[in-house]
Amino acid sequence: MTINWTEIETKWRNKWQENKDFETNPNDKPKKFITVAYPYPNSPQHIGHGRTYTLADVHARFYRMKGYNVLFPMGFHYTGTPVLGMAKRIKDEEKEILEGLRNIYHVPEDAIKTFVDPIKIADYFHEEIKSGMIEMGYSIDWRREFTTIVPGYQKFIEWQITTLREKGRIIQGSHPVGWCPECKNPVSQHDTLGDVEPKIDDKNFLIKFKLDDFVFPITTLRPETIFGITNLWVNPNTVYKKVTVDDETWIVSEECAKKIEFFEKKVAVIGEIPGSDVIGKNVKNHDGRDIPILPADFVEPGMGTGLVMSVPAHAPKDYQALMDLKAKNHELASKLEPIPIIVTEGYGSIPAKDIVEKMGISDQSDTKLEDATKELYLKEFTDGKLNDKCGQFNGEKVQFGRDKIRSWLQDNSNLEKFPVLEESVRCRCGCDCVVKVLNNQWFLNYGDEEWKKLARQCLDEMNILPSNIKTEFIEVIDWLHERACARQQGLGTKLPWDNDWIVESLSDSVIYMAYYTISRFVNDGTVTPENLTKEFFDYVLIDKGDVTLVASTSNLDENTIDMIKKEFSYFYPVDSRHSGRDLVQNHLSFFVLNHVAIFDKKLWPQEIVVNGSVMMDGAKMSKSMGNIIPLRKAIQDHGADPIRLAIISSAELLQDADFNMESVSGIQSKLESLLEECSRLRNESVGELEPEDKWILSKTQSKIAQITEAVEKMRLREALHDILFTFETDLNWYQKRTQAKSRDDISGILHQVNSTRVAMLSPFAPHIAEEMWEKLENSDLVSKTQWPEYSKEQVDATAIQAEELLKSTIEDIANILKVTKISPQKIVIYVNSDEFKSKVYHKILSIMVGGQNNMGVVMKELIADPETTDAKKMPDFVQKTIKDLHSESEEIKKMKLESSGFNEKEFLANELASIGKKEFGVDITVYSESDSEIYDPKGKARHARPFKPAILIE
RNA sequence: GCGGGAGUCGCCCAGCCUGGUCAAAGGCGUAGGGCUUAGGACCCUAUCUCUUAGGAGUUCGUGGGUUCAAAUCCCACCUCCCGCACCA
Repeated sequence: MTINWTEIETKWRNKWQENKDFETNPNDKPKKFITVAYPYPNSPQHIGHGRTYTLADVHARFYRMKGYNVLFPMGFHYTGTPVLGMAKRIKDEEKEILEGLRNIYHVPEDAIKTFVDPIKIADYFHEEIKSGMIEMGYSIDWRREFTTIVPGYQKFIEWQITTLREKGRIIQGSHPVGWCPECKNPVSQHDTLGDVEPKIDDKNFLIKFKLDDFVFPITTLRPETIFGITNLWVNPNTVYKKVTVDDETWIVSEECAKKIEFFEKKVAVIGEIPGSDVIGKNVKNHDGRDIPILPADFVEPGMGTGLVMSVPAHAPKDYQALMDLKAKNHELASKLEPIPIIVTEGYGSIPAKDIVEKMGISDQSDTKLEDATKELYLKEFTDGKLNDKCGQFNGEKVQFGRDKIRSWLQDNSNLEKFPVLEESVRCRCGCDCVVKVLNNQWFLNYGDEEWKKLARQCLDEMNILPSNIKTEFIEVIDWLHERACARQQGLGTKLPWDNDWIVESLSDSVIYMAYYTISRFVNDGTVTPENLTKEFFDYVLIDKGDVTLVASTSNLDENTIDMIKKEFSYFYPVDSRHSGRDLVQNHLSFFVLNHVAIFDKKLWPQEIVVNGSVMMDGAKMSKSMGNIIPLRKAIQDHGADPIRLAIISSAELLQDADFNMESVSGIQSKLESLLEECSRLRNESVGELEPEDKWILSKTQSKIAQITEAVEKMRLREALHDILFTFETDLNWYQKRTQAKSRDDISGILHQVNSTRVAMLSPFAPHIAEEMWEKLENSDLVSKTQWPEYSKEQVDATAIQAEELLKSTIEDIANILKVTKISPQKIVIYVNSDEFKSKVYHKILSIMVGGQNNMGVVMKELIADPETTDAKKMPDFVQKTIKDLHSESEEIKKMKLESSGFNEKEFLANELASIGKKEFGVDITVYSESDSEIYDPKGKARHARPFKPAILIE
């Protein structure tokens, strides 16, 4: 049967929509509030995006069937900068992006024309993504939809950020960013030529030396070397600038003067001074020592401040420059000697000298100096120790002492940050980027210990799936520090108290789930954005103030306000938050932090579910690889349900899923044959149950238990696998058994089993499950039936172990045939009938179910019991029995223990003949070991053990 | 550097949390058979080594340890992947 997926899926989607099945209002039932990170609409969604939503939808559908009132809403995150960049590039008619839109995303030309407006881009992909979600059958309550730039949402964000500020969670400070001096804007990866990320080295510092009223600042990565400084180097051929910086006057190169303009300082160039003019003068060190200024050609004005400090004992370049001057009998230089401050194994007292001599360097123009510098720096960093010249830092390892010296200098205001770009970056406009220090930046103070403590407490009490990612969350919380929560461009909400700033896009998406309980009323006109005052949110969300006051400030009547408050209280807290693994470090952690900052403990989130990403045929999906499959295209080609199942079955939760089309077609044919089977089965009445009937019904029960547990823990791959395939294994055996007995009365049983199966399939493949349900002639919709409930009463322990005995006996026969390669004429089975053996067997069983497996201990316990004390005469039997039982599951062992009255001979005599004839083509005779008319020419019968009959094949 | 994760029988990949059900699921590949005019698709069987009685041996990155028992727990090592922020 070939399925027309589109037809079937449309049919059922329409039905759900007509019934308003997924529109959720508060009622008497227990609720589940399940949310997923809303999408950023700057491209259509592909299969990878589909994963998180699909998993969450299965979760939602499952709980709905379990009897919960499930709220599963969706919004769209317009906030941020990427669409801005896109719009600009489209305006500039950049070929690459236009071709991408046309050829990969198939956006119509009419739409592309409007894309010079960033909001039009978001609107277009918003609709595109939403259509895809509907086509995937996601059970979303669309009445609550919003985008993050609608007035109501902005009111909510204003309240959120104000509340955080009131609670002291927001602080102000400065922060370096990559900056384009031409566009006067921060640059992110999207804004640079070649999409390089502007990386800022924030560990670069500047040390100040003083000469009268002038400051000679010098940048260095090795602040510890100030203890070994002998002189400064200045390029005699460079003209330096005199620059006022706040209340100091600095001498720096012209290039440096330009850089510091972008720092958070008042900067003005007030004059210049040739390098040659300062040579020979002395500057003051941090400890007041005189440091002479000497000339050096290697000093590059573009590097740092254009001034260099000289540490000849540890810097090969400095050493060589000093030697060169000494060779020319430079007067000042001749008085200077290197000051060693670091002791490193393998080097003498002046390491720079050693390495210069070792490498055969002759003067400062030698290119080998670069290598010498690198080698020595690394060696001293990893192995070096500071010596007694370093005062209080004597004996410290360089790698630890450096940070201490840095903060010591900073405390004494001899040190300032001098952030630089790690690699030079160019803006899309072609201009070279610089580092700009943004002053008065607003930060969320995630570094605060008190706050972290609350977050840890929340994590601790939360259910995190899969549980092993919890450690990662804890690490992230430990590591987080202040994070900028505002930026100067992009779509979003303005900071209420500082309109120059827009709330940054990760910070306006942390507690918005609360807004889903309000957006419904905004969307249907019950309230307007103007009604959403601070007092309103205070009262509804954090139970602050009273309704009369709120009514007066918000212009709403008290009933409406309390209705909304009730709705919020009913649905909050969030019961499950689904998201991709890439959001653990930011969104999900912020989600936790912001909730604990704003809400009472009883409203803290209950669960986080994290899933891995999706690979395409083993490779990462990317536009440049051209292996992106838009979700809607995939639905068109293969049907939504097969895509859903392929996504789920390709990997367990946290693993990266490898998606491929073969698995989709495999699933398609599986579903096709299941549908076909469902069309055939009739709900006929079931007569007297045969052993195999009891068995398959019992097995169905244990499947229910297994699958339910797996879904609850979001091990959906496992659950789906059980529903689709493991069930099949059991059904195959059942089929074999009933065929061997030529039965034609099994349709009712199969109908029962497959109805259970289809019900459990329904959250995974909702459309086709409805179709199957209909074909099975069951009433109502499968999505509205109860999830199958495990019932212990319906498990027949005897039936299960009987069937296991049958299987293992057949397996044994097959095994013997395989090894001996004989073609059987006659098969004889001898069943144990020795009561003492049975007694010992059960005793051993009970000992082993108690957890004991040791032969010695088992034997001791047997002997201790007067009933079984003779077991010591047959250690061989005991040992073999233990071994038999070892290879049985705990479940089976328990069942065997429960049903001790099972008659092996009777069962095998009745059941083995038919299936045995079918399998081996010969008649099988069953004897009891003690039968008087036994046929036992080879004396096999005495080898029979309980559940392990002896076998004779001729 | 800091942090997270992975290494399984030709390949992909499950099992590890909760030790015994593990020579280890499933898929691919390979071999044989069925079906077919043939091929494809599909179905069945086999697929670590040895074995003419249901058995034995050696395997889960490497080396140790704990235990009656280790793919699974602990320690060390080797190799590989990923994230490190103002960006959604």
